Amino acid sequence: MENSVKKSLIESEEVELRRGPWTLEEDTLLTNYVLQNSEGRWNLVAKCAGLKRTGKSCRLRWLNYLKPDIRRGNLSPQEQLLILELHSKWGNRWSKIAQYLPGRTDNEIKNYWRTRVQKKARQLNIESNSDKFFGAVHSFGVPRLIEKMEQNSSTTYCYPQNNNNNINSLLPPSQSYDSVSTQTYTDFSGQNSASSSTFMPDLMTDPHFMDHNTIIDASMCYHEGNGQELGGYIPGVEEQYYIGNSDISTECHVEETYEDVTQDLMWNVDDIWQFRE
DNA sequence: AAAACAGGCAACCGCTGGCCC
DNA sequence: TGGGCCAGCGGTTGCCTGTTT
Repeated sequence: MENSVKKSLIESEEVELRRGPWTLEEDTLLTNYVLQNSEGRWNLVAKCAGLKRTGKSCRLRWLNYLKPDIRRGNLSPQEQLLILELHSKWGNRWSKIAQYLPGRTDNEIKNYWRTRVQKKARQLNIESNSDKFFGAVHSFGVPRLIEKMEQNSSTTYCYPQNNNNNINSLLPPSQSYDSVSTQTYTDFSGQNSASSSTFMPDLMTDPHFMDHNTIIDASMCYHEGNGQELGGYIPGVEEQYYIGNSDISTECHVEETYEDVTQDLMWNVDDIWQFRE
């Protein structure tokens, strides 16, 4: 085929492609198709579902919005803590961070970081990736979040200890217990006192955080009255976080509990004036 | 009441790496 | 081995909505 003819054909196809916000009809088409068939081969999905969208666009819409287990609404204090911690470890590896927050998308976490966290950094004239900012996060952001967690829930915070029940179900989707280091970690004690708990082991050992002499006293996880675990942390070869109990994709108490948490859960600028230049 | 502004978020863009031929 | 295709990722853009003036 002559190049000019081929080009015009490609262009005419491109002209037909829709862009911009998705309509309800498009959402329905995509959802029905993916549920009846499967994900993957997104260009094929776009064609077969009768959508005038690129495969890329379909994939993004599905993963960030239509997928049944997507959770919406404000991030809970636990989730925010987890993001702060994981970002300090991995930087802008949004998809990797998202693996540890079931139902949250990399896009959502990225947006959270850019709009909330970086805003705080800007207000303070601190580089959001600097040690100084880590210090501010550790000394004020984290305790404030923990305070919020305690205020906004009648549940009990705890620290995991020597309990590897259901580990496989608590790991990120691609992980299994087999891949986790056998390094000892502490049990879920099930005790009803937040003050008896300890927070996030590697926060305590991470030089970024330990530089600032603050002892953190809470946990990523909490118990309801029956001692049901909903989130926690497993140090490993590569530290593993886990959130949820038997089925993280269908049950998430974190969101239910913190749905009405106020917008800004981090900290006041006034709290951390000493971190200014 | 309306214009201007700011923040939040959905969607797009460009790049990279893996797979297949 | 190299080229094409595709999925996935992180960065960026632009629209929508709420707030301020």
